[in-house]
Amino acid sequence: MDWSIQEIARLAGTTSRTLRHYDDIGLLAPARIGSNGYRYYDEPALVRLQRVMLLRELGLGLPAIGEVLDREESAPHALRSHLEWLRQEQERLARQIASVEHTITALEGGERLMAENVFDGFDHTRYKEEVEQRWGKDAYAKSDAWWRSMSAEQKAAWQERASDLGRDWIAAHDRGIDPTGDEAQALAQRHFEWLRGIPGTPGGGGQGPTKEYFVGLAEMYVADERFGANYGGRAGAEFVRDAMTAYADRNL
Amino acid sequence: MDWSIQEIARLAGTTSRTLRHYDDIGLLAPARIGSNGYRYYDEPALVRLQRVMLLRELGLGLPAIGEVLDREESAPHALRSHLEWLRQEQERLARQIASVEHTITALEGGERLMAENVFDGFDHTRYKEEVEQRWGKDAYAKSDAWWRSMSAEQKAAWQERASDLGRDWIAAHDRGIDPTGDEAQALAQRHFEWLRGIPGTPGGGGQGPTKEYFVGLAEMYVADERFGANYGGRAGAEFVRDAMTAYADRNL
DNA sequence: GCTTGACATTGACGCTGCGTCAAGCTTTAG
DNA sequence: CTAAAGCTTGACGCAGCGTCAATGTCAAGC
Repeated sequence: MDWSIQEIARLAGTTSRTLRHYDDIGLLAPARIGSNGYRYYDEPALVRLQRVMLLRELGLGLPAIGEVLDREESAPHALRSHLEWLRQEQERLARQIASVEHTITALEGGERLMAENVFDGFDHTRYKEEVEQRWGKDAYAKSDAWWRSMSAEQKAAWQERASDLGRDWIAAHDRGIDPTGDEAQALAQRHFEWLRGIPGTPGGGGQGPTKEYFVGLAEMYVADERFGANYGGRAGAEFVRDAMTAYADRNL
Repeated sequence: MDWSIQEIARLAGTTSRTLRHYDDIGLLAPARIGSNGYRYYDEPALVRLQRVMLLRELGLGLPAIGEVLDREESAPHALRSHLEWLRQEQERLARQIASVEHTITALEGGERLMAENVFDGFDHTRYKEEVEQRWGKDAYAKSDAWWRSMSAEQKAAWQERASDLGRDWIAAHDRGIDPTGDEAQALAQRHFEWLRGIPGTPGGGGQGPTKEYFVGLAEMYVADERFGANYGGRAGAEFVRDAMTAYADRNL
């Protein structure tokens, strides 16, 4: 009235390796074990195995299956939270699919896989639309022309200044100083000077960016993680924003 | 002009552990290694890292990313096949979600997680609808009543006959014999006799099932994997079907 | 009684992409 | 000079088995 491991595996549509695994982790023990060490399964074991297989097809993990089978009343609850997880996975996949499609069309349109210069002051490729929308086409065009006019060495020097600034912001944040204190305000001052070097920024080139632009940029560092990444992520960006906003209030 | 491992990790929004991993697998080597063993990265490395991160967000595997970056023209192709895989995953998830929802409502309707008796001749719970649709409500009701009228021992005996038959079919198929040959035909005969014992089958009870029913059942073994599982999966079910069909042609 | 072949056993590694200690050397800031 | 960071190379862990490897058992035929 009982079956060998191969037989029950075939009956349930699985493999003997899987059954040994289930035995190892305590999910499904054989009905008895012969003196030779062989595993033998009876019908209750088969029923349990069928249930395991069913729940596996639904995507449940083995520990979750074990709990469900040992206290059957928990099944709806377990399935519901599993359902939640499945839905989130599906959303994630949907977003990935959209991104991949977008990337493919971009590549076929002749674009590169990513901007060459990671430290573009404004990354003229990636942020083109945002810049145009917020500050006008003219501002973008000026800034772009200015950037293109530089030699590679000049660009490298500029980028180094940008990355130095980023590093110092991160370091300041890590030390836990007050964003409205002297040190942070000195950094905000450097940031202001740095921006002054960019034509096309509202107020740029001459006396430096306007207050509105300066504060708007600070907010963008927080709102857009692509910017924020240069300052150590969200918390770092918030620190930078606070310091810049305080600076603008006092000096612009 | 280059960064330590921590710095570049922060710039790219990842961790130093990940960078060491990428170095280990040859996906992204540091620009140079100091005499102290430290890894230092330069800007080309950063660009490559940014691209890696981008492709990772799209869900590509690391080996695929390596190929894409080393021969950039292959990017659209790689992305397209990746897209295909993403879509399949989404479909799979959709099916799982539907199944989980179905299972939850069934459980809340008071049903058990699965039929107790795995070897029900027709599994009166799982196949109710199919049986009613193909052979009429009357047939199902008769068969069901017959089954319920049996004692547990009688049921067990019946189930054993069913499982014996299944095992013999599987063994015959494994031996690779001809489904139209004598041995397989003898099995088909046994199968016929076995069905004769079930009231409610068209022609059942008396002289045995009709040809139409017998052949239809054989096809169902192939079409429905829940049946086919009793005969060793798809290939086994096809073998059974071939034997049963030949038997029906000759004898019914 | 022996051989053969099918089936059983217990390890143990492999796969994916890192997270997470651990032990020990280096650099940096005070 | 010392303490705090930061770096290095291992190595285990995770999820769920697939896949050898080395070896013991069982049923069947000669």
